[in-house]
Amino acid sequence: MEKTYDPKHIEQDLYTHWENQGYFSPQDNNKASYCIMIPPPNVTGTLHMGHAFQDTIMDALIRYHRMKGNNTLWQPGMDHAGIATQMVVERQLNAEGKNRHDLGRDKFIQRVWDWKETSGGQITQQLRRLGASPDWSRERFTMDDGLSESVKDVFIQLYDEGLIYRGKRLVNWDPVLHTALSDIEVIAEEEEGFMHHVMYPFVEGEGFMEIATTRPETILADGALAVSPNDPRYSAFIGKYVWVPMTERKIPIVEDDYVDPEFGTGCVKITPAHDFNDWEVGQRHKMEIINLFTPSAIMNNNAPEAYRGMDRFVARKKILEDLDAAGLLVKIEPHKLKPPRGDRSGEIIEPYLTDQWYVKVAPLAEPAIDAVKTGRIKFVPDNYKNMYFSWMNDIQDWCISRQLWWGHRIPAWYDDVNNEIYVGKTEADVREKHTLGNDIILRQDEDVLDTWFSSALWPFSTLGWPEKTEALKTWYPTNVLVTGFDIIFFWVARMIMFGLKFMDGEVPFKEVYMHGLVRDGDGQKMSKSKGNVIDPLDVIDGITLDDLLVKRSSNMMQPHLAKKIKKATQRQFPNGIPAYGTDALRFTFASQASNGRDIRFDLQRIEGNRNFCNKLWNAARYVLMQTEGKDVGLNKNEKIRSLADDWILSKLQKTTQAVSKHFANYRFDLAAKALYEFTWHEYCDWYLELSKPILFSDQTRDAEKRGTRHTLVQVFETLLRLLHPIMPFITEEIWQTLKPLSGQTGDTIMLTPYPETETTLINTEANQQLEWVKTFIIGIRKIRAEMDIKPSKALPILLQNWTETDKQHFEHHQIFINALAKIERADWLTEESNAPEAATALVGEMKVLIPLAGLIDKATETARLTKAIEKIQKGLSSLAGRLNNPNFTDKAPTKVVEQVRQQAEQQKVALAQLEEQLTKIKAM
RNA sequence: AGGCUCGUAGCUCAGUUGGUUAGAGCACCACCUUGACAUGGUGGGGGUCGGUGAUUCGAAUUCACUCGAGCCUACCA
Repeated sequence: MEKTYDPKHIEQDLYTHWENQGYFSPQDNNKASYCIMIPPPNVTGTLHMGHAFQDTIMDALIRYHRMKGNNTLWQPGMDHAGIATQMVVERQLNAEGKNRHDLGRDKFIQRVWDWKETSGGQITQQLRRLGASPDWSRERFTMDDGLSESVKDVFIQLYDEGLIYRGKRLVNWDPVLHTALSDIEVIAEEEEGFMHHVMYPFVEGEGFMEIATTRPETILADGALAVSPNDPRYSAFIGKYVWVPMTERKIPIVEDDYVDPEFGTGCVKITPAHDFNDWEVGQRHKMEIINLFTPSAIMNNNAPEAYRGMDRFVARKKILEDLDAAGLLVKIEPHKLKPPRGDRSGEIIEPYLTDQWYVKVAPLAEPAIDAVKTGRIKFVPDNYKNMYFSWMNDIQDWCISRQLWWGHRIPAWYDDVNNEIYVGKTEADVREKHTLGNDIILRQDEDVLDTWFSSALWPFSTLGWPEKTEALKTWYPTNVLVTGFDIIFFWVARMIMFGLKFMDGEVPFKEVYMHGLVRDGDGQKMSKSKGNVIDPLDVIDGITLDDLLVKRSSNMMQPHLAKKIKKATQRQFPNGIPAYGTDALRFTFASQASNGRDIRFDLQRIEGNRNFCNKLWNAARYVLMQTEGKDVGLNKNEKIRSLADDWILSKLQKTTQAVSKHFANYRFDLAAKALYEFTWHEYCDWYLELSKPILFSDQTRDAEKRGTRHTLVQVFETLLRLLHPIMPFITEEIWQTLKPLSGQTGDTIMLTPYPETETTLINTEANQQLEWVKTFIIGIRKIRAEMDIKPSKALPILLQNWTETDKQHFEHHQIFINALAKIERADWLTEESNAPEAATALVGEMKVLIPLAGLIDKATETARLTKAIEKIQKGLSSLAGRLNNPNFTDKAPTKVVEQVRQQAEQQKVALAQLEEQLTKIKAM
């Protein structure tokens, strides 16, 4: 093995080997199954920190259960990302001076498929770099044949049951992408804008009604003015008419509860075709509905001639000028508003009147709510269910049609002559089903379905539904969904609804683990436009500052931010990012994954965990050096275990127990912590050091050496298996080297059983004794450090106030103490004998004395003792305070009182010892 | 407006059903190239747990109020 750990040299080859060997496929159909569906990443997507975090968690769970012996499937795949993918290919066409209409639908779709084959799905390659172990042989794509069939089946069934319908109503319309969007694809964030106050003249008599609006251009399509029914200012005007400014139209003044008399002027213009609320009001009052816009949000022929052909924002300017000129513009005030923007295009969305397909969700939502209420689906952390309920209880119908070409085309045909809609798998099916002769011309709906419609089927469509496949039987319902809370409505809720509907009331997953967001070092959300994203591969492979700057400033959506981004990057990564390797990154993610909290990306934490890898690596080197070519006790030769052996075996069991518990609770942070603590502070800091005197000394017997070598290897090999789900590469690499010494015979650590706790090895006695040894050693080390005594200097020690047990412990374990505390010799003082001037350490009630002669400064020891005494006194006074309080002794459980009493006793003795020593030293 | 989360050492975070003197990693200080590891070893300094109040023998932990940060949902004419 190399002297230092270098992830670059090991990771990629191991991964290729694993994949080629088919280790990622389910192993044994007779075992209990375990299944996770990957949230299908977007086919246009590339790996970001959020994926890396999420995939680390899923892979850890998968590897853990695979090693536990479950018949484990991690189902990979991607979704076709309708809008995003179409945009990518359209951009390419634009660059060639063409658009999709030049190609026509079929050729365009072919072009998208070509793009998908050559450039799509980069992310699956990147996933491999993370060590992810899904069954690639089962990879699915939402647009592949099988999944497309499922989509049709679902659509047809829902239509037949009346749960899918076609309707003309307002939708969120993206005037740039020319498609409808569902509510959750629209983002409303606060922006600076204006409130315009406009007067509408009365048709009869003098005077005006004043309204306030943020969208003056829609005045042209007003259907009424509305006031609150109980507003005394306006009650006299209800039923009267006003002129719509800049038009020849008269509209009534109506009363409606929708109006808040406190807001603005208390009088609202109602524009049914261009506002969702106004639409409702319009329906109630049967108003004229005027649509002003073309699909590109350009004024159409319904607008007065002066405005026709103008973009909506140009028209706004123009109408404001005209209103002003007509003396109808009262004032314009700055106003904060939240314009709805499309999450893909970033354009302001228009409420727009079109024909669309909808899913009637209320009937589907009911059982979906119930599944969570009754605990058949559990959210982790639990509180996310509130979010789920609040949305599900007030769910809106889902607009599923999209005016795109890339996607699942809606399986509906129109007979324009008879104005009929037929839904079926193919045109032929439809004709047969409805006995339509060839003389009837059918036209298929031009639109495609929302990508999330197919994603909602993911947990069962990937397993072969609607066929009743073996895979479905084996892995549905899946065990856990690992995802971010941001798609709880987009995806999680819809999978639950469709799963219950189409899988005979069976939930798609039993648990939903919600992880937090990965933020940058300043706690900012990472986003491409902010230029603060980090490519996980750059953390794995490293990147120079210059390259990082180039990467972050190319392809920017807002070039004016370039300077700011450059500065922030230079501040956060003055030296770029060193190559930390996948295992360090994964371990860091795991150690941050607590209770769904957001995590901050912190290079120093990754560095610490890279060092942890190095520690593990070097421990392996030590183990190898001590065992390679030697008798490691795999034969029948006698083995004697030392105290250290018993102790580390016991600690190992505790660690195994803890890790299992934490995996079960999705507390990867605690699992990682337990493993770190054991590896570094128990195995390396103590056990390896304690093994040295046994292995290096000529005083110890072969059987003892053999016992220690055996423990050394066995514990380490077990540790590797414990760590493997989190750090797959380094553990496999070392494991392969260690395999012959450990007696393991498997081909790979990833298919070797996960360690189980062996309760018989939990050894309280050994633990207590080793604690005694540690206290002894630490006591002497402290004196050395504080007295500036070189570690190389062997010390004579004196023992005072000891018990027979102390003496026995010392005699049995002297070999450890000698080696780790470097003792020259030890003298056991009787009660009568006088000790010389010495520095003191306590082991229980026993005093360990190091004579000062020539080594130690009296003043330093005095100060040291004083400090120790003060510390104990402080603790003691708090303990005594409680014991002297009758309320405490009467009311607290006796167990606690007893504990405190004992504690106080011990402290008193220790205090007495130290005080005695202090008096002595002072007197000398 | 309603709901949720968070506020613990300089930084990033743990803290299980309230119970010893509140922990870890990183950073910091001192010493040490000791035969796995300087990506290391040994020892050390550092916080009273956002604030106020309440419950309790006992509160970082429960409750109320409050300040600050963030998120979600709804409304914003």
